[in-house]
Amino acid sequence: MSVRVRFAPSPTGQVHIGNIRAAIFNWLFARHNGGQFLLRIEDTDRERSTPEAVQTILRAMEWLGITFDETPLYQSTQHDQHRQAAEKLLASGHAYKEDKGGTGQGDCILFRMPGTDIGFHDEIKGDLNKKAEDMKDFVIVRSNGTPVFHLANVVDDITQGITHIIRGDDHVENTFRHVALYKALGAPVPRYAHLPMIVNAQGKPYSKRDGAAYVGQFRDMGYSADALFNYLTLLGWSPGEDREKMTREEIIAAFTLDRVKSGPAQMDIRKLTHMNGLYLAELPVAVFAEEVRRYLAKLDWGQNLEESLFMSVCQLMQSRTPLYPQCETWKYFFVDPIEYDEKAVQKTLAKEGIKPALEALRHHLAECDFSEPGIQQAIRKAEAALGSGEGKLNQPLRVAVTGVAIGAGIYEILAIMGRTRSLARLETSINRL
RNA sequence: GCGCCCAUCGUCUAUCGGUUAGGACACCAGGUUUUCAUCCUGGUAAGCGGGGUUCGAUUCCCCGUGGGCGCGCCA
Repeated sequence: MSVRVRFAPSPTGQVHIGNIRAAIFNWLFARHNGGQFLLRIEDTDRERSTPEAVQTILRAMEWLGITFDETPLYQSTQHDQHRQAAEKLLASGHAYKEDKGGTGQGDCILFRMPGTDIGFHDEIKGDLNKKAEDMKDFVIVRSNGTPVFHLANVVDDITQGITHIIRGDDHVENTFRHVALYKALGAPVPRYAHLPMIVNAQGKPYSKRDGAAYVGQFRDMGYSADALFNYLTLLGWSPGEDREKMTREEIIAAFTLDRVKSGPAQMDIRKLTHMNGLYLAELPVAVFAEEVRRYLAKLDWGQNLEESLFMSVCQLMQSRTPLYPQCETWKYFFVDPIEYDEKAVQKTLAKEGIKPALEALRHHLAECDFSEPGIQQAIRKAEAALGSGEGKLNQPLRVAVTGVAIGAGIYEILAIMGRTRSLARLETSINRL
């Protein structure tokens, strides 16, 4: 039988990182087994479900490249099925009506637990069992006629022909009830796999209070979809070799449920960031540049930049950019006058003898061809003329023309910025001393 | 309280009875013609405790301990 799995989110807000990981694992399982991955929108909570939230889910999945195989099923269209299932259970004696009180609306429908122990095999946790006396009957249809999660979820999984249910392990307790429901409905019980939770440093479920918790936030922060996908995959699963950065194809090929860990995993944003840097570094420059442009466009100085300069800067800075928003620090490449970092100035420029040194630098730089080796040579000449050690003028020059003490190689920076701009800035800095 | 689940470096993990317990992030030191980052090299760092089973346990079993989840006319 062909594998059919699903992702069944409620459209009630942002897409939580734990939910999308469940989606990823389902998707991986389907792709590895050549099966189908379906999307079901559980929008029966009319109060909280919104069309915007549906779009958010769709966008998050598209961004991450989690493709689904059939038209999404909206749970709200399945009311008749739910009703019929409830009637069937009522007729067969598996369910009964009762006024549990509390709502004042009359009878609700409860499912009658079979009175026997229930067990199932979990692909991740192994054999799980529950004694009859530890389970009680539960409501499947509210007194207002609407189906409860357990009923709707199981009925929809039956109509969609779901063969494997892969979800968070906060659902294990529900599974005993769901298994009973399947049997009462005369449907084959699917295979189950319960994923460990993603937790915070305190071991509690990871939430928005612990940092970025929603897919959209990670995107805004400058993480690439591939990096996030790859990282999330490694939370609770490993290929069993010392491999971490893998292509999607490699992950699909290696993914099996028996390699999923059963204990909770803690999110480490630093490792994600490191991985993101690896992904950004290997991007074609054009792709990297396009994404950088999106972030720069939000800045007051970030639009209408000179194209060839922009591309050169992207090329230069790509390998040292773990997160897109860091392109904010590239301002000095494009904007005059530069902003001086006072700490850097104090450390490198506010010193005895720096002014004549910079003047010598200016002289030799003005005579060179402004190629990288030419610039390097000019600096060495200035140093030799002053009797100072090799490389001693690199940092003062850097601060003089960029205003900051950190960045790419100074020869490359000068070459990219060009003669006119570089010398003008040097001049300005000399006059400030 | 009852039930279920979980337990290897700070973190993510490998190990399917025999290993100097490996890798990655982070951290520390050094190197890459003296910045920052990438990169390279090296280093610090782990089997929760107690019983068994076994020639031999991180690995299998039991009991503790710690943590998580569940016990709704929420999903």
